[in-house]
Amino acid sequence: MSKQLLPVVDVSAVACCPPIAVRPLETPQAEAVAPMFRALGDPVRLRLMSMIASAPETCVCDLTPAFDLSGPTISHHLKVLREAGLVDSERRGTWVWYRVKADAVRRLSALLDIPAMPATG
Amino acid sequence: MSKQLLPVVDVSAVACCPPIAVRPLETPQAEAVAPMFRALGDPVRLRLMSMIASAPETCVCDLTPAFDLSGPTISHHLKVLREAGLVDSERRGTWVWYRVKADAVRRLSALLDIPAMPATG
DNA sequence: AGCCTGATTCGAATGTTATCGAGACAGGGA
DNA sequence: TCCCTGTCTCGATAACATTCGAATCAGGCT
Repeated sequence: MSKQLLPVVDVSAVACCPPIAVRPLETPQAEAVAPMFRALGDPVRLRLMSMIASAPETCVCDLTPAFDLSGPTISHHLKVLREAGLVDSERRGTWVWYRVKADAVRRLSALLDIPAMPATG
Repeated sequence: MSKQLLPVVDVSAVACCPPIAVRPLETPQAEAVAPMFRALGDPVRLRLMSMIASAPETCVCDLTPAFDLSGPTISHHLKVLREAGLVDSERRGTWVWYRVKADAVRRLSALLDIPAMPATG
């Protein structure tokens, strides 16, 4: 619960490009980043993402029953998150475990940074 | 170019809910937020958003020629951003001006905050 | 009024996404 | 080995998105 004063913005988080409010995103960067936002742009995936990010690791077997959807559908959404580079998966024995790729998420967060005061005050 | 040390996370930015990594997002919140991410999930809209956010105000007449797309198509994408609550528009005389809704964008950024150290260190 | 330019809405064509059931694959245990 | 459970892939379908040209609306000028 203690406040973290340390690295509020870490360097790797902005490796891609400055926040969108700093200067217009170039087309190639926009094309690289958009799939990540698109992946988060579905309520089911956003909840999956949040469940995965809220724990060090999450088993698919814990994700699926949280939704009123078929197994294949959850699997599909997880694949979209994986292909967007937002999560990693690893099979260990019977179960498959998902982990959030924190750096990728931080990069998105940094991209949305907006200065408290707009340019002209 | 000077570093901003001031309000890194402001309260209103998390009015909706804690960051997705803190605890699993509930369905209603996920459904409220997902359309915003979806709106950002297209390269054209991401660039539009970035152009709008990079200046206090931007005229549609400056946005359209930056793309290899028809006027109606740009207009459609702007509508998606508007309906997602990410930008505001105002007609002043002949032209229509777009402004970013900074609070909404900050809320998204805050939602993606991930602690530097995962729970278990 | 009549016209011109800028922006949006409308309708249609094409492409992409969400979802499912059926089937395949992986690993553990009888 | 055979089966059982968990997860993923495949193929189909229905819903939604992107894009355009044509038409419409809003304001300024002549």
